Amino acid sequence: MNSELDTRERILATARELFHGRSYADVGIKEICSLANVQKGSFYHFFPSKQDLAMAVIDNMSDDWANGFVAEAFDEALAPIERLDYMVDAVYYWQKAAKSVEGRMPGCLFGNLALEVSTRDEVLRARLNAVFDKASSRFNEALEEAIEIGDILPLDTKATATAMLAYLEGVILLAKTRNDPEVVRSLGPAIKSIRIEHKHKN
Amino acid sequence: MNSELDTRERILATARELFHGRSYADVGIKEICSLANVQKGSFYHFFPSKQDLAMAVIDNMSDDWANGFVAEAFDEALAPIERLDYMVDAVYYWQKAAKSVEGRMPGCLFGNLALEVSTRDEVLRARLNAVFDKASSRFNEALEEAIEIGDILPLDTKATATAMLAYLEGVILLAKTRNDPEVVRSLGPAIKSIRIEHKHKN
DNA sequence: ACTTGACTTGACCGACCGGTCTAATATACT
DNA sequence: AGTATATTAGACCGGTCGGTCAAGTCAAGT
Repeated sequence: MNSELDTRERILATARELFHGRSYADVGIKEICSLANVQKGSFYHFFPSKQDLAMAVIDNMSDDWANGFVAEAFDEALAPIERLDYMVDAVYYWQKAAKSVEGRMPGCLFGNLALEVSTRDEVLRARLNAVFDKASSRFNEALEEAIEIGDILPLDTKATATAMLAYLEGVILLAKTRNDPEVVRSLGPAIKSIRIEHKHKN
Repeated sequence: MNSELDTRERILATARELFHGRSYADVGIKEICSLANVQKGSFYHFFPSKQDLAMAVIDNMSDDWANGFVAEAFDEALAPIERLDYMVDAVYYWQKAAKSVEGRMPGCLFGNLALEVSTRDEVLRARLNAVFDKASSRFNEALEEAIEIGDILPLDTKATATAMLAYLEGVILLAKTRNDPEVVRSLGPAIKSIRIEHKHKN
C-alpha cells in the first residue's frame, strides 16, 4: 500500500524542491524530513547519506526533464531550429512561473548544483556532467537534422551543441542573478546565432 | 606598520581563495582565520559578519579583475574583436593554471557565488549583479567600437554584450563541471558568433 | 502462532557553525 | 607619563549539522 505517496517519493520531491529553490548546503536533512513529514530514521533507511539523496534528486529531475518539456521541445515533428526556440520558451515560462510562486528565480537545478558541489564532490560532479552530456546530445541531433534538410550551413555540430547548452546555462545564470526571467526571453533566442565551424586540418 | 601584510588583507586574500576554490557555505570563518593566522576576535573586528566579508571579497576580486586582465583584454590598443579573443584566452590560462595548482577548475568566483547565494541573500545578489553589469558594459564598448570601424554589421550592442557575458559564464560553468579548461579554449572563440539584432519597431 | 525483514520513531552523538565577549596588548596622541 | 584607541587573543555561546542507534510497529510468509 502506498502510505499516501511512498515515503521515499515524498522525501525525493521535497528535497528536489528545496535544493532547487535554495542550495545543497543550505538545506538540511532535518528540514527536508519535517517538510516531507518523515522522521530522520526513515530518511536514513532510504538514503544512506545526503550525497545519495542528491544523486537520486539529480536522476529524478533528469528523468522528469527528459520525459517532460525536453521531450516536447525536441519532438521530431518540430522543425529542428524551432526546437531551440521551444526550449528557450520552456525555460522562460518555467522560471517565470517559479518566480511568481517563490518570489525568486531558482535557475537550473543542474547548473546550480554543478557550480556548488563540483569542486567538492567528484561523484556528484560526474553525475551532473553526464546530465549535461545528455542534454548536449539532444542539441546535437537537432543540429544534424537541420544541416541535413539544409536549414543551416554545415558546422561542427557536437561543439556547437555544447556551446548552445553553455549559452543556455549562462543566460539562466545571468537571469537568476538579475532575478528576472525576462532575460531568458530577450537573450535566449540568440542561441540560434551560435556557430562553431569544423576544425581545419593542420 | 604592516603586520606583515595587514591583517585585514590577509583575511581577505584567504577568504577569496577559499570561496573561489570551494564555496561560500563550505568555508567557515574558523578555517579562514587559521589559514590567515588570525584570531576570531580580530576577524570580527574587521568584518561585522560573514556576509560583509563576502561583499568585501566580491569588491576586491572585482577591482583586481577590472585592473588586471580585463583591463588588458579591453585595452583600446587592441582591435575590438581581438579583445574578445583575449578575454577568452585569459580565462583559459587562468583556469588552467588554477587547475594545475589545486587539481580542480574553480570556475568564475562571481558565477559560483551568484548561483549559490542569490536566492538567499538579496544584498549579495545585487552586488554580484552589479559586477556583471560592469563586465557587460565592457563588452558593449568593444562592440560599439567594432561597429563604428566597420568590423561587424550593426546590431543591438547592449543585448549582444550581455549575451556574450552569459555565454562566457556558461562556458566556464560547463568547463568546471567537466573539470577541463580545454572546454574554454574549444568553445570560447564562438563568443564572436553571437548576434542579437536591433528590435524591430512594432 | 511464529518468524522475518521492511519500515518508523525519536532520542542522541560529536563536530562544527556564525557570532559574542572580556581581557590583554600594542600604538598614537597629548 | 598618561590616556585613549585600535587591535588581538581565545574562551565561550546557543544552535544546527549529518549521521547513529536501540526500540519498536506492522504486514507478509511459513
